[in-house]
Amino acid sequence: MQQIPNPTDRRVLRTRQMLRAALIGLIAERNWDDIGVQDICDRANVGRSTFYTHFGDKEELLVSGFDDLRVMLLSLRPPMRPKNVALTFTAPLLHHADENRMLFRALVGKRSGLVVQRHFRKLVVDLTVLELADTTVGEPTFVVRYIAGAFFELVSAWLDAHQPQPPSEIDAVFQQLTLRVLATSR
Amino acid sequence: MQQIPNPTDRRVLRTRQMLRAALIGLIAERNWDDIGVQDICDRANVGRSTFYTHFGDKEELLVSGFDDLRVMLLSLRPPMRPKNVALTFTAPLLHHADENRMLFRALVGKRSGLVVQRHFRKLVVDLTVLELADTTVGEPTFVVRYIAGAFFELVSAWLDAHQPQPPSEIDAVFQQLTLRVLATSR
Amino acid sequence: MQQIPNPTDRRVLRTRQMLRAALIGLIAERNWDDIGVQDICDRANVGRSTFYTHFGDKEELLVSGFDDLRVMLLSLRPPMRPKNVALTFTAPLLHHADENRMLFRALVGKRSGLVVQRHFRKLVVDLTVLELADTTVGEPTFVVRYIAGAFFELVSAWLDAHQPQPPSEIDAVFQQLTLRVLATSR
Amino acid sequence: MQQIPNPTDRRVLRTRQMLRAALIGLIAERNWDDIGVQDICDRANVGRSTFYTHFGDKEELLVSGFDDLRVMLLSLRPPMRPKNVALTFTAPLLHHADENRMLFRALVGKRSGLVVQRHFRKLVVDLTVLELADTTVGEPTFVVRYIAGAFFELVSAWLDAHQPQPPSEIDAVFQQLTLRVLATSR
DNA sequence: TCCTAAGCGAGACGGTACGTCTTGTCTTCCA
DNA sequence: TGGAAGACAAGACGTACCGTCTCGCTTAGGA
Repeated sequence: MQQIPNPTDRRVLRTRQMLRAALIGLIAERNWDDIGVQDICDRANVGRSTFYTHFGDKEELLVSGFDDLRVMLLSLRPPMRPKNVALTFTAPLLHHADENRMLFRALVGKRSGLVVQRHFRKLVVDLTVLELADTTVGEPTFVVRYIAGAFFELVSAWLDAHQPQPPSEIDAVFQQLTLRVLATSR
Repeated sequence: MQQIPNPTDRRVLRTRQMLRAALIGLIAERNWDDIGVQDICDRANVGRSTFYTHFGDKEELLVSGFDDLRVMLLSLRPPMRPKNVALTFTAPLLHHADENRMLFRALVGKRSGLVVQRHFRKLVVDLTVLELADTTVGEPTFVVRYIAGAFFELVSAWLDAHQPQPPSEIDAVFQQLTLRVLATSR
Repeated sequence: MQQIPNPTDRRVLRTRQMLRAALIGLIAERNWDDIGVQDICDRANVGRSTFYTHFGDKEELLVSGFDDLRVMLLSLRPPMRPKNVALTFTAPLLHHADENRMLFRALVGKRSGLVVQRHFRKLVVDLTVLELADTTVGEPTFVVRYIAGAFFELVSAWLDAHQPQPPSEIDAVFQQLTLRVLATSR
Repeated sequence: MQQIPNPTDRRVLRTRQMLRAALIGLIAERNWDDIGVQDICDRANVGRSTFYTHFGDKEELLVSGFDDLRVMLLSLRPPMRPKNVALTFTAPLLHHADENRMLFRALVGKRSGLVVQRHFRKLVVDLTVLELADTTVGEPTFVVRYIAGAFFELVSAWLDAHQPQPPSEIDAVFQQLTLRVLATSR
C-alpha cells in the first residue's frame, strides 16, 4: 500500500521542491533516459526511498512540475486577442523559453525524452484548443492539431538552431503562417 | 572491437530480416521501452549474441528498417506535382499507414517511444524538404519545419482517433491547409 | 565502486550464511567449474545481484567459508603433543572429513577445482607450519612442504578409494611415516 | 558425427604440432583459465574450427602433449638403481624442469590450472608406482601416494621460490627424506 | 593429366555465464 | 510521523567464450 505524505507538511513541500529543482537541473544538461532516480536524489540531497514515497516515477515528478508552466502561461493571457495575432500564448512562451534556453532545449529538442515531449506537446495542444475554443467543440479538430504540431516543430527548429533568432521573430513567422491557415476556417 | 558480418551472406540477410520482422511485430503491440532484446530474439528465433553481432542496439535495428519505408515512399513519387496538391508523399504514406494501422500507431502515436518518433519525424522532415527543394536552400527553413510538424501531428491525431477517417480525407485536409500556408511563400 | 554491506546487520549475516550453505551443498555434488553463480543463488534463495554485493566471485565466497574450518581445527589442538605423533591436526581433520565425506571428496579429490584445492592445500601447509614451528623459521622449509604434500595426497588417495578405511587407520599410517621423516631433522 | 583426420597426413601432423607448441608457449606465460581456444589458434596460425576437428577441448590438446614428457623420462631411466637413491626419475625431471622453468612453473605452481596439475600429478604417481613396483601390487599403496604427493609439493615449493636452488640440491633433499620413509617398508 | 576427396580458413550461429546497472519494495532506525 | 539509509529481488544489459555448422579454397594421391 502506498504511503501518501501529508502535502501540507513543511518538510514534505520542501522535499518535493528539492526534487523538482534537481530534475530541472538535470534535464537541462542530460538526456532524459540518462537520468536515474539516484541522480535526482543525489542532487536533491534526498534519500532514494523518500523519492518513492512521493512519486512513483521520475515521470510523475516531471508532470508535477509542468503545472507551474501551464499556470504561468494562462495567467499571462491578455483579455482580448490583438489583431493580426492567431494565438496569444506563444509570445510569452517563446520569451520564457528564450530565457531558459537550456531547459527548453531539453524539453523540446532532438535530445529530449519521449515523456518530456509528450507533456510539453499536450500543453501546447491544450493551450491552442483553449484559444480557438470558439472554432472547436469537443475533441480538438484536425486544424487545431495541425497548428499545434506546427508550432511545436517550429519551436524545436528554433531551439536546435546554432545561431538562434530572437523569440519575437519566431513568433512573427508563426503568426503570419497561422493566420493564413485560419483564414477561412473560422 | 565490432564484428561486422558480411552483408552479402545469405544467412546474414536472413537473420537481419527475421530480426526486423520481429521488431515490427513487437512495436505494433507493445511500448518501445517494454521491448527487450531478448524478446526480439525469441520471436525471430535468433540467438541473443547473434543479435549483438549485427546491431549494437535495438535502436540500431529500428533505424535499419526505416530505410525501407523511405525508399518505398521515394519510389512512389509522381514525376510531376498535380495541381491543388502541396506535397505528394503524404497520400501514399497515409494509405500505407492505414494498411498497417497498428504499426504506425506505434510509430507515431502517444504510446510510441522517443527513438521511434525521432526517426519517423526525421523521415517526414526530409521528405518535405525534398519536395519543397525549390523554396529551400541549405537548412530546412522554418516554413518547412512548420509544415512537417503540422503533418506529423495531424497523422498522430488521425491514428489516435477511435473512429478513423479514410486516409484520403486526412490528406485532403492537409493539402487544403498547407496550400494556404504556401500561398505566397513560393 | 564496491558496495560493502554492513557485516553486523542480521539480514546480511543471514544472506551470507545461506550462500555459504548453498555452495557447500553444490560442491559436494558437482564439479567446481559446473557451479554457476546463478545455481548458488537459486539454492540459497538469494538474488543474483545480491550475491555480487557480498562477494565479487564464487571463489571469494568459498574462501570466506574456509576460515570456519581453520578455526575449528585450531580450536581442537591439544595443549601438548602426545608421543609417537608427528602432527596433531590431522586426526580431527580426518574425522571431520569422514563425517562430511562428499564435501571433502569435492574439496580434495580428483574432480575438485583448482581454486578449491589451492585453499585446502594452503590450509594444510599453514597448519603443518604451525605445528612444526620450532623446526622452521620464516618461509616453510622444504621438509614442511614435503610433509604437507604427502598428507594432502594421502587424504586424496583415501577419499578416492572405493572402500575407505576408517580415518584412524589413515592417521596411523601418516604418523608412522612422518615420524621417520622427522627422525633426525629436529 | 566426429570427423577424425587421418593421423598420418603431413598436414595433420603439422597442424597438431603447431597447436601443441602454441599451447606450451601460452601455458608458460598465462594462467590456464586465461587461455582461450582462440588464443591457441591465433598463435598456431590455425583456424578455430580446425582445432575442434582435432581436439574436443584444450584439455585434450594438453593431454596429448604430456605423453612426450612421460616417454622422455622413461627413456632416461638407468638400468639399475644406484645406492642411496630412492627414485631415479626425479633427477632428470628436475633438470628438465630447471631448463624449462617457466613452463613447469605453469604446470605445477600455484597459478596453474587444475587440469594441468591433475595430469602432472598422475605422471608423478605413475612413475613412482613404476619404480616401487616390487613393493606394490595392484592399486598404488598409501606409501606410494605419500611419496608422490611429497615430491609434487616439493617441486612446487622449489618452483615457487624466488631464488631457486639448483635441481641437484632439491633432489638430494628428496632422496634423503624418502629413503627414511622407505627404510623398513620394503 | 585430371579430379576427387581431405584438410583447412573463415566466420555465422545458438547458447550460456558473466559482472554491471537500475528499478521499486521493504525494513530499521533517527529526529 | 517523515525522512535517511541501505539490504534485497528482479531482470535487462552488453561482453566473452564455447562448440557446431556450412561454405569455398587448396592440395594432394589415385585413376
